[in-house]
Amino acid sequence: MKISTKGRYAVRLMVDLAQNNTGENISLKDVAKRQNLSLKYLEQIITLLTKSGYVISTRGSNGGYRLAQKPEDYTVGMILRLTEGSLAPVACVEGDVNECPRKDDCCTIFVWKKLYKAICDVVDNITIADIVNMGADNYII
Amino acid sequence: MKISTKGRYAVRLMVDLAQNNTGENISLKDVAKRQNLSLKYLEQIITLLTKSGYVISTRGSNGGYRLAQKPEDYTVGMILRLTEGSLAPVACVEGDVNECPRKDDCCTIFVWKKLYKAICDVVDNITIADIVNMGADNYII
DNA sequence: TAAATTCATAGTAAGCTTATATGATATGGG
DNA sequence: CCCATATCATATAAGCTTACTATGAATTTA
Repeated sequence: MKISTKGRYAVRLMVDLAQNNTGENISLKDVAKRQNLSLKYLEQIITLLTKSGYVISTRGSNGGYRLAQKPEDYTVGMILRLTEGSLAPVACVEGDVNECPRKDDCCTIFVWKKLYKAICDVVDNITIADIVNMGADNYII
Repeated sequence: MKISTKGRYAVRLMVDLAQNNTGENISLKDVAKRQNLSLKYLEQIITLLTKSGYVISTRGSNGGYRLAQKPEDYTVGMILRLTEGSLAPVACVEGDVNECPRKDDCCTIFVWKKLYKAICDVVDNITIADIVNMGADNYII
């Protein structure tokens, strides 16, 4: 039940792009420096974000990345699903794709469905803008 | 963000012991047959449950297992924590053990804390008794 | 003593995680 | 045209986790 570094770094990456947006391209090198993360690893992660259109890339000198839309248009859930895959805690509750043959007499499936819903309720209701606007010290859980 | 088979099987195991309780020992062989799971794998899993006192074991012929307490005394959370380890989605939110040096200027930590709380709210409020009482077909999410 | 059971430990194939390494490709500025 | 600076594309790899299987010892009842 862990979120991998890939998913966490992807969120930090998006937040960094939002925080440092000046309208110009932001180089991944700068992001890596600010976030203290491996550039090469971030390159792999941002590939996912660009290919799905969340981030716009510009090659060459003075190239870099920018968010395609506003920070409030991206939820944490969108980013995690892209990098982590499905957020379903067990395969048998993610739609009809991985239906379990025991589904009809499985009495535990409702537990996993409830858990899945709780997870989605959190990650689908926090946006990158929410994270940016959240001061470092003044949040209350 | 997946719950492993170990955790899921442990829950099914506990539910099976609750459902088939007659006051006598229940052999793991029977559980494995009913649940269609590997006996040897279940042996490893139930070791965790016996060592922490959730299940009482009796060796020898006519030996087997019984729940130490009533089904309503065991939450899904208790069982999952035992088998899966911490349910924290990231290490830095599980108490003070794995504190992150970036903690004070990390703006994403509140996301993981909120997620952690949502997960706990679900698993700590469903007991084995709830699962047993939940008919196979008549639950509503 | 034999059968049935739990208990203990070791092994293992496959896949995932978390990167690092190498180099190709594209762009702007001098 | 050349060079520095970027992104883009693959390959590699150590270490860990998952999901078991295997072997056999210890215990208890009939």
